[in-house]
Amino acid sequence: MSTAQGAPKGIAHEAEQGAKGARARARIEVTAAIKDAARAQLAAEGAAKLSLRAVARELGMASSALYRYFPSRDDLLTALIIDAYDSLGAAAEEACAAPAGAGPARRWTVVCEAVREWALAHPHEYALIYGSPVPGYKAPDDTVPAAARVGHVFIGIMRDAHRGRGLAKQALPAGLRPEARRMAADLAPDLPPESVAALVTAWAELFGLVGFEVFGQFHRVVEDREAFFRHAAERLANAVGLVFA
Amino acid sequence: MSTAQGAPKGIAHEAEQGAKGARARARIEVTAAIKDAARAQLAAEGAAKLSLRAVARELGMASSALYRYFPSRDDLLTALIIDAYDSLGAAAEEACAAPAGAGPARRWTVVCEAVREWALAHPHEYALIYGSPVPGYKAPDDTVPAAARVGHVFIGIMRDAHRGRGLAKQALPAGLRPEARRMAADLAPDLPPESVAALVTAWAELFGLVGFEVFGQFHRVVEDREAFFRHAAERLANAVGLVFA
DNA sequence: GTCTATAGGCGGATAGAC
DNA sequence: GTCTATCCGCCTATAGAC
Repeated sequence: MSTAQGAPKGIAHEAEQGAKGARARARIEVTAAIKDAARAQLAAEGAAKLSLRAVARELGMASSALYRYFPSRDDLLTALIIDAYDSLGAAAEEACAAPAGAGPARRWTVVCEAVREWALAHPHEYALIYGSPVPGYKAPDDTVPAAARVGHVFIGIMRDAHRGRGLAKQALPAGLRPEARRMAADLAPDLPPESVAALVTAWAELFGLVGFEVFGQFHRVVEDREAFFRHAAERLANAVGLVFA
Repeated sequence: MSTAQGAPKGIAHEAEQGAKGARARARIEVTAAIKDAARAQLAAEGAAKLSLRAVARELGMASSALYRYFPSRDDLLTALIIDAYDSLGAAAEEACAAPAGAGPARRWTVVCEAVREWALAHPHEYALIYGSPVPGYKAPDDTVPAAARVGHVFIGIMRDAHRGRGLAKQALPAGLRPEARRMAADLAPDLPPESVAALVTAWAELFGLVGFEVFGQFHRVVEDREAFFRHAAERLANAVGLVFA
């Protein structure tokens, strides 16, 4: 970069472009290192105590240097949240695509198991996105698309089943019909409202099962957790109207 | 108290008893005030940042004085956790006893709704007991009996239904049968293992529904949350084999 | 972009006076 | 039981040199 400084404008420009590219690469690498260290801190201290200073310490940097990458603690937190949602979303999408010839019911349980496995492998990131809200932190709208990815996978499965006439009809009390219609209009206009209501219910229930396991509520209650979860996931598939071949 | 010090043994004993009584009362009151202030702090800052100093500040006491009531920050946290479990447990027990002539299925939904209402009324205490674990905090065994109260209410409902022959039989894959037998032996030896397995599943799912609502995951997804939850609770009742009259 | 230095806070826990 | 004083640590964020 010192070579570019004294050079004539045209050459300086080209050199700057090159330098910018290198700088951009370095920036991406440092940003990744910061996030990695932050994730380690997340595991050790929790999101509420995530501190730029501790991250800087671990990286051997001055704490003030981090402010060039993340303007505030909350921005770092937001980046971690988006990464976590994306990581889980990608895991779900991969699991959904994996069983090539499988029908919707089978795909459903495979995705459920992928969600569980991701959560068990990344408990602190799971806590970050599905655990208690971080006090004083308000998630910006940037997180919404990443957060929606898992849900879209399940909607896609339901859609496949519906198109293949493999989606059982659901009963719905009259009082819930307006709400179900509203949800369907927002989430999946091509699906029957009763199925969308059942899907949203199962979605929350799935994360109840996963959360209880990850957060330790099954301690001394459920031992063979894998078998237990598999059965629960199958029951959820039935609950949303998916039928096993 | 100084009067008791110089007095002969018999009288001293009586005076001490009286003084002890007054002191004990004062101690209970101060302890309650500390816990109240701590709960307020829980709401403002979260469990991870619960600090004896801040509590002392709010109470106008020296921070060191609190150590006479709670030997450490974690002991205060434990007291709050036990109180929260007890509060929820009591709410569930009351709800279960309330509908005098009602059958098990109706009781089930009433208790589910009581759990939801308690959680919505005490979101930070809910987060304390069913949210992300507090990093670095290990709950002592003292919390176990309080934590079990809600579950016992549901077990009681299932037992009533079973005795009244109002509990539908459950299917269970062979792979889960040993685990179901183990759970039944631990939790409710008088119930069919398949029903116990279904109950544990529904228990986790119930808290998934409640947690999603309390923690804001239903934001812009579910609007009429009361109707939505009521229907979900009824489906859970059916899922554990309870049938509406 | 990174550093040092700084401002202006916060925390848990203990010692020793009263 | 409550206080003051203290030890030693932590934090966010900014200013200004290089």
